Amino acid sequence: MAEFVLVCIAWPYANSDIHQGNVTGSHLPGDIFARYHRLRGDHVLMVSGSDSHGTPVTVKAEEVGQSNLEVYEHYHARFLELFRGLGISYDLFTSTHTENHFQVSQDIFTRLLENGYLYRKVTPQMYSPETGTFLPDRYVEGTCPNCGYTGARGDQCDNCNTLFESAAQLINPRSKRDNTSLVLRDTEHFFLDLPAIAEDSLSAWIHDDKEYWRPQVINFARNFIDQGLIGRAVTRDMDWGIPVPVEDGYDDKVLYVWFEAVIGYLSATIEWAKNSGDPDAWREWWYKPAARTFYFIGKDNIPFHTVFWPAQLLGARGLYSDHPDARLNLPYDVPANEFMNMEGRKISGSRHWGVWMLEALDRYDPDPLRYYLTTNMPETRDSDWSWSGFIERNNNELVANWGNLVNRVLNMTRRYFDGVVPEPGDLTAADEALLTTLDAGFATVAEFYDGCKFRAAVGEILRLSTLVNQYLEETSPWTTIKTDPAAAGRALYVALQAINGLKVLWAPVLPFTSQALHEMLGEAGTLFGEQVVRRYDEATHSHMALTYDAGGAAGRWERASIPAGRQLPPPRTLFKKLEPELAEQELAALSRPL
RNA sequence: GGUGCCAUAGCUCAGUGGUAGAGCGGGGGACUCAUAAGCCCUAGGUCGAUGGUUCAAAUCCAUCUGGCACCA
Repeated sequence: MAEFVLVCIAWPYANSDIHQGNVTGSHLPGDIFARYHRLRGDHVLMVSGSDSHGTPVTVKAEEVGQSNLEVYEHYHARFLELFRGLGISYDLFTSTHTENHFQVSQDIFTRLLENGYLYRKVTPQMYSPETGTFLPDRYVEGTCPNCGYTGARGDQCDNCNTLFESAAQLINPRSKRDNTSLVLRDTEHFFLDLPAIAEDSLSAWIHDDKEYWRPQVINFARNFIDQGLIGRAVTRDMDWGIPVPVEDGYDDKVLYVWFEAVIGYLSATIEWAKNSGDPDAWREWWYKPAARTFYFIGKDNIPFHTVFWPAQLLGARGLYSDHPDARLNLPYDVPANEFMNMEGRKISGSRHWGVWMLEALDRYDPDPLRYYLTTNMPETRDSDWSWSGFIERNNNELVANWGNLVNRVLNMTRRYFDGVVPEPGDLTAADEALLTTLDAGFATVAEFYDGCKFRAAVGEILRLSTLVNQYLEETSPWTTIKTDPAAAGRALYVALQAINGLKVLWAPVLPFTSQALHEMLGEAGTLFGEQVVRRYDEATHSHMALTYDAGGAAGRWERASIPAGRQLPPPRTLFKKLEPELAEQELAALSRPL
């Protein structure tokens, strides 16, 4: 029975390029999960987009002397290019800078207001009399009250590492922009009444059965909520962002980014439905209780996806519905990943310490990158990327075990049988046993994929691949071809069936080479659909988005039979061995100052 | 300061009460279809430290050390 699966992936800030930590943390696990469910025939929707309104975007814009819009469009375009190159198969990768997202965000705001979960409150904020604007804390500089350092930032002193609750704690605060001095001034904002939502529904939900959640995630969320929540501002003084949909006095304010960015999961689904020609289709994922929604994020995002976003969804009950109490689906699971380091050090954009994936695609094929990032995924604890590790795993596992298996089977078929799938005759018990084991592997591997245990899935597939290598040693077609050609043909026939099954098991992790093998085995159609960049024009906005055209997808979560007598096309190798020296070259390039 | 997660073979990790595991790397062997890959055999660990519960602890509890994160 096909189920509805919504794959939500953290929205990257459109202010810098994406590195391997972002990919292994959220985009890649989400993609593997989505591809697996597509092969199962489930109704998968995988969405994300560029977060265009964050302070990081405005900071970057000032840094490079461009408009916020230009910065967002620059990085957004590069995201689309990366995801297509790496095969991150979004049904829709859009942006928060769309009319649709503005509307949905404002509607959620309004619904929360109607349901009584928003209240107004006046608080003092840093204000520049010079420019007549309020400043976010990270634009504030001043003297540290703790150590006297004069260059302390609004959120933290870089000299003594003291963290500030508010930039108001700084002595002689001034603007980082123009160095003018700042004063505190009262400003009114809307606050989300988290204590009320917790009492009404959130608290009960987080204590529901969640034993399948990763322990660090559920423990964190329960602890966070049980500790007692406080109201949180959902608007702020800024001009770059989504207008606040009220009549009075909010012209210079916008919705806070933390509040609107997560709404993207819903708005992107709605946008996808509109684009697909069935504007109500999004309801299948958001209002049918049987639908499951998954959120692939990094651990820094856990509170937003296990506490605040569920609170928004609970608080906005009745949204776009005839029933005022209709409840939007809450996260079924939030399989948050820990962090990936590189060569033992924290990945850092400002220090150029990381692998920028778009550049990496110039030098390496996508599947080996995906393979290493999957086997090293920080599922339970921080993991480490090392260039030597990348090369070793590529050469010793991907090439040696799987790539070589494919190569030797196809090569023998070509050499001994002119590339025609041999007639098997009657299969032996050993033949049947191998294929039975492989078929059973579909259930085992499915359990790992479905449970977001992607490293375990890879381990199991490699083990099955090894079984086929062992089978070849036992049957030794290179020997029997001289003494018992029928036996050699039978062994190759079985091995061909086996790699055709393994191809499907690998496909979520290695979509490009699985597709290549699909073709080398003479199979028709493509395993997956096609990734297409499209332009969407709204009345006041237009944006580029990455989409997924599932039309031609023929992949099935099963081992199809390759018929005897089929002429196979000439084989090619799936993977290249990498020279160990590459690791030193990559490291040298890293340490070179930019 | 508080809370949580983590610490197991050279490396990456699995293992939540019943005789310490896998892959890679290391050593040896037979083979040769294959990207000098694959296959077989093998060495290697007082399971971070200390104490406790138990007939029995990598596993449960306490304390400590180190790493990461969040909160304050």
